[in-house]
Amino acid sequence: MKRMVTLVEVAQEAGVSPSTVSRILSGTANVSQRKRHAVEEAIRKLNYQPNIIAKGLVRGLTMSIGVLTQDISSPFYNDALLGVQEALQGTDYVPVFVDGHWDSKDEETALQRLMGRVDGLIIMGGSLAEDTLTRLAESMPIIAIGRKIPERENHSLILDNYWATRKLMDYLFELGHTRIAHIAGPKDHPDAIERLHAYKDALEAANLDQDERLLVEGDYHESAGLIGVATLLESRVMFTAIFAANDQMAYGARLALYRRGIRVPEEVSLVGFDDSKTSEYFSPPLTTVRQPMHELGRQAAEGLLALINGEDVHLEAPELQLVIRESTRRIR
Amino acid sequence: MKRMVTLVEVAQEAGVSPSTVSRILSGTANVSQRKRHAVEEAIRKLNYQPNIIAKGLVRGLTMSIGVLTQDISSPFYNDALLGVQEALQGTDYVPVFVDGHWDSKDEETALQRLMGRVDGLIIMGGSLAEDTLTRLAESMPIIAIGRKIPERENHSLILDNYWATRKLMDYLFELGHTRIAHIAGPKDHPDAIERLHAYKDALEAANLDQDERLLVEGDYHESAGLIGVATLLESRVMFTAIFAANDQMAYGARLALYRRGIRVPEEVSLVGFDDSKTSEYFSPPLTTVRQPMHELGRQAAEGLLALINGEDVHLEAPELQLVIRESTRRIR
DNA sequence: TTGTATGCGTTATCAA
DNA sequence: TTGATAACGCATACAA
Repeated sequence: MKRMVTLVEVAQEAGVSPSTVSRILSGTANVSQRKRHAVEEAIRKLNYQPNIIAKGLVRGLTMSIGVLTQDISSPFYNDALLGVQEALQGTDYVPVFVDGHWDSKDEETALQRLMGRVDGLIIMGGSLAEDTLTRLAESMPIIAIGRKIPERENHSLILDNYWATRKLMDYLFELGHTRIAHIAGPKDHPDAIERLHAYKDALEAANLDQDERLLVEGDYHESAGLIGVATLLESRVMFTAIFAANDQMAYGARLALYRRGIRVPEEVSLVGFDDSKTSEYFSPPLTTVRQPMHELGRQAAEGLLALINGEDVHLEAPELQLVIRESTRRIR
Repeated sequence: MKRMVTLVEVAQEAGVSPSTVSRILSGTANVSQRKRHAVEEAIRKLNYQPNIIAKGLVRGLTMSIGVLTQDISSPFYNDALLGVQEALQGTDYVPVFVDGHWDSKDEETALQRLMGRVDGLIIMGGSLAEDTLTRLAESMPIIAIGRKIPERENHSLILDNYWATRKLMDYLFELGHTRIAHIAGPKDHPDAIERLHAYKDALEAANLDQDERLLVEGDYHESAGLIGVATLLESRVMFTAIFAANDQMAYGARLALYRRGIRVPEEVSLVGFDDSKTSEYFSPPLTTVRQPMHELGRQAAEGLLALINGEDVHLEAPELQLVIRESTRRIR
């Protein structure tokens, strides 16, 4: 580890005082041309790099923002991380990612490691207690994606899973499907609950009776889709469409159908939720609900930067879009 | 932003000197039981959190490591990031991710933002100039994945793309394929070049003539697979297998075949490279070469921590494994 | 065993 | 316009 050149050394080299160098660097005050040149020359000569840590100490800023994600390897959250990166591009801020694994305990310890070293926080999903969130929001700027921060609704980006699911169901009804199976997400996951509710309400609104055998529970992973279809098939219940609570489970469902020679969409229509990156290139391309995670990540990061700068922010989440592709088909 | 409690305040509360508190926190010296209790009590009461920034300034450590990735949203690199996270779990270190977008210019500016705020660096792939890498390695501990650091081979994790591709080709030969198309990766990408070389060498070793029409170039994205197959089909060249230089392009190729009603693997065998997470649940599950990115990420992070601690590290990359699934089939 | 004083690299305050 | 000087929060050499 080579020692870094300091501001004081630059000042000595240029024959000025440290404060002058600092002023030039931050552009806060007027400096004579002569000294400015001398300093710039010295900076170049010594290859001086300002020490961000020291700057942070005196200014009370760390120039980094924390991002609490649930699964850094999930293609879904990932897209949001990319959006965060993008928003930070060109600023002096860097993102620090920590992973909560959908476990409130893990989330807390992860946040613990972030305390004191970030100027703000982006919380993506998770199961952190509401009062923890409130307490956190009192100590630093926070933007949440997919969660409401109590008394700070303007700092949350919440997507309407319920209505998107209703739209999705309506689309299946339009195609003539009445026997629609649902592979639900985890019972304790807010989004999954909303999607399940909307599924049930949609059936009710369409005057279709709810066949319990059409409902299986999953955990949002591919394997759950695989198992879900197996369960469905074993129960010998009739269905013409499957609504998986997320794309990953739809992939698993697709594979189970493929293995049994059941064609999609000819024999069974399949829909997911999320519009993961690969869904567009799935075979067949998957009909799903697009969650604009990339955009959300960008908005969150931009909002957070504004918040850190003391500006007023008023976030508004975009609407969820139904993406119709080739995995669904009109029933005959 | 609530003001944080400082060590000095804890000292006042406990009626001791700041140094005593510091000693207790770091456990560097003996302190009497009475004072220790008083201090611990004060810490709890004031809910004191040490300021990592200040600690970093005086100790010359930042307690964070930088990770230069090429595409944070790619499922491939992502898996490595997860491994990094895992290795850092339980330590006081947090990872700071920056994105190079496969562009050496972007990589440099990304690294620029990391300078001075990380204690070490993990470089994943990329096209950074060799001497930049060397210079970097002189200023701080560095571990590279998929790149050689000049004169620091022990700090690199390099996978043998060439031999893995040869194994893959041999497997296709075994199945009776002789007309094997290749959708290559970007011409300037080292891994892609190796895979292409191995493809050509394998054909030569098997005494098969190289039909130029069987070779198309892609950019590692799904769309390239789609276009690649279209090109192949238009040229009316005969082939029984397609080797895509990565899984993403294999997905695109699969879709193109699906759209034309060409069955995989019945009519065409398809292989990829990477073993992305979704490949296992692809329809049909994709035969590919497994790159243990997760493991590599973990090893890199563990190695870097050791390096930072002044230990000697000698990294050795695991072998690439051929993963045979259902997208390949014996030719008749 | 404990406390005082100093320094880490920078910005900010105050005189000059 | 410039330069001392004092913070920022912590660790540590040194003195007691």
